[in-house]
Amino acid sequence: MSVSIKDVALKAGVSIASVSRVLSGKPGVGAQTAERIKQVIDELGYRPNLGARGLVKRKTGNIAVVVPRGSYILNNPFFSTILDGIAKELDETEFNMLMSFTSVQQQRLLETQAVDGAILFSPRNEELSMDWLKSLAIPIIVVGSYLEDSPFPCVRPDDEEGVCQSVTALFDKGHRTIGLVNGPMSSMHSVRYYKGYERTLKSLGLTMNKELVFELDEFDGGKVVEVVSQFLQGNQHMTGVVCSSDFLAIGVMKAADIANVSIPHDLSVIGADDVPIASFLTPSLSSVHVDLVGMGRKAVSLLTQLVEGEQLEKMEHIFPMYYVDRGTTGTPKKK
Amino acid sequence: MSVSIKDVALKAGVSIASVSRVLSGKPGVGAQTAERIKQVIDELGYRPNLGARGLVKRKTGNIAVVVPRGSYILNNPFFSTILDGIAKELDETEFNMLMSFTSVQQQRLLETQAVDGAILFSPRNEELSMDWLKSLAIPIIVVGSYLEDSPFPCVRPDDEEGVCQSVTALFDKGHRTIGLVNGPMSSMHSVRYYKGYERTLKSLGLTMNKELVFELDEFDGGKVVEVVSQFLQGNQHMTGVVCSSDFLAIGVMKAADIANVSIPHDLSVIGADDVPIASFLTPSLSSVHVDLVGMGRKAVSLLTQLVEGEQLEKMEHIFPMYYVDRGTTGTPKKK
DNA sequence: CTGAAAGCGCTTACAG
DNA sequence: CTGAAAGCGCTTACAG
Repeated sequence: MSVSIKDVALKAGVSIASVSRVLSGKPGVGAQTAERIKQVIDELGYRPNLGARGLVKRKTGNIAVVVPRGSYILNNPFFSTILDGIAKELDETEFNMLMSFTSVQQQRLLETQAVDGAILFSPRNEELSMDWLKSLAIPIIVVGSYLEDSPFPCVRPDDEEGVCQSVTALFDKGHRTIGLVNGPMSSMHSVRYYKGYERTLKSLGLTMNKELVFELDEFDGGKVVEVVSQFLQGNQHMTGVVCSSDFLAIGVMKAADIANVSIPHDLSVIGADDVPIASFLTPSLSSVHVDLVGMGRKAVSLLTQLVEGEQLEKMEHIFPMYYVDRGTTGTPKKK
Repeated sequence: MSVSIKDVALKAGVSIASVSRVLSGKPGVGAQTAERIKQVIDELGYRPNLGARGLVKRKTGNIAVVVPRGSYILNNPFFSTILDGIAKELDETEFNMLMSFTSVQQQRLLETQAVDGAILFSPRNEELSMDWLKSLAIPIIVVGSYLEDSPFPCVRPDDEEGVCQSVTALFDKGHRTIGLVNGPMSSMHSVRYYKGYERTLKSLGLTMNKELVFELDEFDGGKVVEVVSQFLQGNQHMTGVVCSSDFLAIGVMKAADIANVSIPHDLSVIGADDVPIASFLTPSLSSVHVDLVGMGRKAVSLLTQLVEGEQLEKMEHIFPMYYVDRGTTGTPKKK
């Protein structure tokens, strides 16, 4: 029973065309009539029905943020911080945001012409069918990671530089036996982290020991605690470890506690992405910082450009990372 | 350029009415025709335009999840865990979900007939105008907290019972000087926590000391570290503290570290809501558990009932809380 | 069982 | 400057 454009036209004694014109600020309405119409709009508290408008303009005014593996990702601050940026930037636009956290929702959302464009959050290779995505025929931006061989622009951290700085920071403190706690190789983020780790070790003249590389299924989760604590109980030589997410680093801290290994005295730990909670922990977590909020903002602004038919100059928008020294890193204990 | 119902009708040699009927599973179409239509739908990969359907059915098929103070709340696991439940339950429905994290988005979302109903996430009193909410004329469910004097059903934890269990747990371990780190009184959650704290102390024969009650602006944030660490540096008698969120408890852990107060040796700490990260911390955080995922699910199922015109039997859906003993609580040190 | 028609709330050429 | 009309993609009485 909400008031429609007809009600406004009736009360103002004009046609709905004129009402529509003042609504969209189009010319072709006399100053006085426009004034009267505006008044009636206020009086009646009229609000345009976006669905109806969308139908004729063939634009919904909505964008989608799709998060595959929602239940894994939701509790990861890497996600919520980027989402914070997305939300902030959204205020600068006219778009509403639809979100999906499961494949069921994803499909419903993307296949029903409910959105003008989509932001894919850290998708993994082969998780989403490239053909399906292309068949959607809407602009798509990937944020937080990128998809192999994909035609979609992405916004992501400079992972390789990040891990390079982590490893180097440990090296500079005197560490020579440095491990890597990584996510799954289906994520390009992990792939890059691995590559960067390998490359940096080599360039520092250290040899890589596969035994010190841990590959977990997820960037969060409790599995890391089990795996790493078990390892630490039998190991005496690894003095530092770099992780491909802060969440994994928190797991390593827990693992160290269980294995009775003290941080940073016996083991130095560095996370990645520097989520807000990192500096809040005890001890506070050393990490490689990246502007996650800025990444979220960037993703939205790129997507709106695309939706408005503009061309993008760059396909990759890479955000710099820099090491932040906090409480979980120190000089290795002499043995 | 996507395929419409017309294209299907044309290719199948029937009217759009028949196509529409098979689409919605309505009777009145011959078995053979229906079969043919279904085939064409598949061939063409036709998907109904939800916006158009919504226009005539006067139902959008969307619900809103509105999160005031988004940037504060986004990084709070209390939120993301409930959202996880919301997302899970959404799979059982036909609804898409729109989210808003700022007042700008909120207004745009709720005033433009874009949704059939809304879930308000932990709103504070006077943050949202009750008149405005009522004028929206859509079903509304409040989750995570509740609004004073509001006509909206709510889904929330049994806060008073939670804090009662926290205080009692400390008491049973021998603590007699127990503080409270609380959120702002504009949140009913804090109000209830305060009340429950006061009541429990009294019933245990302890006297309340206002000096030990800390009221913060937010349930997360770094302010708590500053305030509590300062206090701890001058205080020698408080041996335990209950917090109205796990996030605040993490802040207290940090504060204790700064003040050189050891947990749980010198100070026992209990959080609230038992978010996933609680058990993951070092030491793991004692808390009062509540089924946050279940709360999210419940909110969705109640909202869909309302949207479908059903009546709700209860206005308050209160989830039980129970104490979980972990690493941050112990016997007070003798002095 | 089947289709022509009206209508949901808008926008936008097209006339005047 | 202004309005009547067509149309966006659907659903649903209403006839037949």
